[in-house]
Amino acid sequence: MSESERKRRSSKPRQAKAPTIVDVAALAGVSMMTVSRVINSEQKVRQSTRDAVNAAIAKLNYAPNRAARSLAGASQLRLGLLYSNPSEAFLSAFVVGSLEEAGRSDVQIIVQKVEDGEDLGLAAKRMVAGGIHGVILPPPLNEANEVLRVLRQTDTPTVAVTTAVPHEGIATIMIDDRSAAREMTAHLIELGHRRIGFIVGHPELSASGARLEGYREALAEASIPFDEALVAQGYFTYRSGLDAAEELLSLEDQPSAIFASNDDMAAATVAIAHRRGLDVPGDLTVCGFDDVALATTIWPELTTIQQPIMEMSRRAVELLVTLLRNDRKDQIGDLRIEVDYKLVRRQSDAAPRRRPAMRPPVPSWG
Amino acid sequence: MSESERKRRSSKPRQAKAPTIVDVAALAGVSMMTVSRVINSEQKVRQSTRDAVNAAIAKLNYAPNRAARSLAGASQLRLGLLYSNPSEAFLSAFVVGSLEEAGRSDVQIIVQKVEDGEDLGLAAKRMVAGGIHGVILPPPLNEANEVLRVLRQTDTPTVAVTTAVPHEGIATIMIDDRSAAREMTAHLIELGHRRIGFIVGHPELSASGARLEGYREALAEASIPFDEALVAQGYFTYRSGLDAAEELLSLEDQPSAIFASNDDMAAATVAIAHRRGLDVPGDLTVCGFDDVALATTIWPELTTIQQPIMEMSRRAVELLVTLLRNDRKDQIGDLRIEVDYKLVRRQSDAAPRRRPAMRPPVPSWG
DNA sequence: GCTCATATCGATAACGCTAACATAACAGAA
DNA sequence: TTCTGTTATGTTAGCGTTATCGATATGAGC
Repeated sequence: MSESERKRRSSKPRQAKAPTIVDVAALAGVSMMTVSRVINSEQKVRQSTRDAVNAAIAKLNYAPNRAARSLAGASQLRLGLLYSNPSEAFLSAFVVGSLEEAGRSDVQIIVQKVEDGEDLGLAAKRMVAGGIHGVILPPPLNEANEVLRVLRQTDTPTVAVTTAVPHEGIATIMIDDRSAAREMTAHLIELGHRRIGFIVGHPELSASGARLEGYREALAEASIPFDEALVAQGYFTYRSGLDAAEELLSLEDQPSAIFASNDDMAAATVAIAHRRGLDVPGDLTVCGFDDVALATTIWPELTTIQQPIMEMSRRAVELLVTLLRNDRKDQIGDLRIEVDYKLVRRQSDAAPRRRPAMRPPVPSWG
Repeated sequence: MSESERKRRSSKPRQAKAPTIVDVAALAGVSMMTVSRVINSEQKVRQSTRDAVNAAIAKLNYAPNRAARSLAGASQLRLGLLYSNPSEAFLSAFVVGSLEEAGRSDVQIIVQKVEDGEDLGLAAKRMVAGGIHGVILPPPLNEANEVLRVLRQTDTPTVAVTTAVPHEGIATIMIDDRSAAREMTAHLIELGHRRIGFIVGHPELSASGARLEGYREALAEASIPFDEALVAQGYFTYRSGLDAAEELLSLEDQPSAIFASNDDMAAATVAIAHRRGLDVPGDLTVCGFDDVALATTIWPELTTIQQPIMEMSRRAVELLVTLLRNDRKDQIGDLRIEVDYKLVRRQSDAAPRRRPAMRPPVPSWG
């Protein structure tokens, strides 16, 4: 066999060629079909094989070739990500997580915002009409009935992320909010706190209730009576945290610790404490929930419950892809995926200062 | 129930498949290769043949399949996006922008994170080894010498986004930091401020210097003498902003406004102001730079300079694609693209409170 | 007439991937 | 054991286009 001189005039002298599915297969010691299965989240692949393939993918820095894929007939999945105005810190982590997974599985994510005052149902309809195969819902839209109704009616597979109470026909990815809040509260109790303030989250979100429950449970377990006055209503916003903290710190018998239902409100609490000349954590322990970027931006950095938001949105995409590609979208309603949270201690908590026990009320100016 | 008939396996109402080059060839009575030549306006086709093919194309309403084209033709472009740990908010906007453009231009984006403590040069090498045609660099990696060195050595076309001072051989997409800072400072002056504090950013990032320059220019234009004491060093972190703000507010002759080089430090300034019992903006105007999520999370929301991040990363991809597709990658080093910033006014700025010392002479009773 | 160069055009092999079918591997049932 | 049925993996055949090179015409020059 004579081989022809293939020397083409190379304008690109030494450009390594992009790794293909074959390279990955060779490295992993499997056939390319198996690699294809792994990147498409198909089911019938043994875990060990899957791991080997993923390792090879990572090592080679492989990314599937879109053109080839769509040529070969793979339908391009399109997932919608509908959001309104949650904490932006939260949203960013959320979007990054889903985009990351989307790149891997080569699905398209249509990110769409519902403006304030816009009709939610309409927005959902518009999204569905755009030819979407599935929808991912971060809070607070994941508990907005108008949205959920439309998605159910149009039979659109949907994953809600971070709802504490699952809605019918809609998959849920969550942490155990109740037990996380209980753990944090127990931690504060163990530090020696007895008067622990609590700032509740938005009343319409199920996580708020779950976290409050956890707080109460921990108190009960430690036989500390529940004091209604120590609970202030918030709405998950920094602004609402300001008011709630003000309320709690104006109590005659001030709390020595405040546990806010999210980091934004915890940050606000720190701000109020400082404004009142209180040292955190010297005079007041403050902790939050979520562990968004804000928690480590401010000083002192917040002790908080880490909710793996990126991981959760990543899983949401993965879940939808798996179900849609394996034609099992009817099973979606039953799915509840719980991921692990973690209590991360930073600088905002400490044992209470030896309290001037039962000190008489300070003269108030109110 | 006689619906089984209805549900019969769908017969022929097959949706008409798009005509392919073969269909055109058949209709025109030529080979598909000739059709390909006509489509690509190559020269060596007889006019009569060309006409016949064009007629067939028109009759069939044929449009070439993009995926197939890029698969068969020039290898698909792959661009790397290397990031470390910037603000997540920044990153998500950045990623969304580039992915959007990537979809449009039919290129692949390989997103890779450099973990904390990981060797930067190595990470860059790994990326290049993956057969990448170009790299996009968000901050802070776009000024990391280890990364830039590797990219230059391997002759990898690179675009840095948001560097104020271009690095040699590397294209830059930026806003005019200097003029933005000047505009903000001028805005404060116009509000009536005369003593304006400035918190400088990290000394190793070029944007810091540019912003400081802009501040000085605006002062000069308004004939306000530059006072070294009003400039405090920061490092773009909240923590450093705390210290800097403390320094500025401890001056005997306090500033009536503080302009921080980014939003994190501006937020810290607000916190310090509150701690000192100063109302923002009543007693102190504070403004920032960047318009990240934090700017609208805290209260009052920050007046700041908005950088169009999505637009910038979109342009970065567009730029690389254009250069690579047209084989002009040697020109990349000279490119500087400037996009528009915007001063967004929110609630953290106001006219200075009239200070007794500065007031025009008051009628005395002595 | 013949040989060559030149224009045209066509046959075939990639390109990287997945669908569909084929086979191996490993259970459990008979 | 042998059969049967899953489950996990491999093989083959395209998807619609362009590259490459070979195959025809066409025509000039001898």
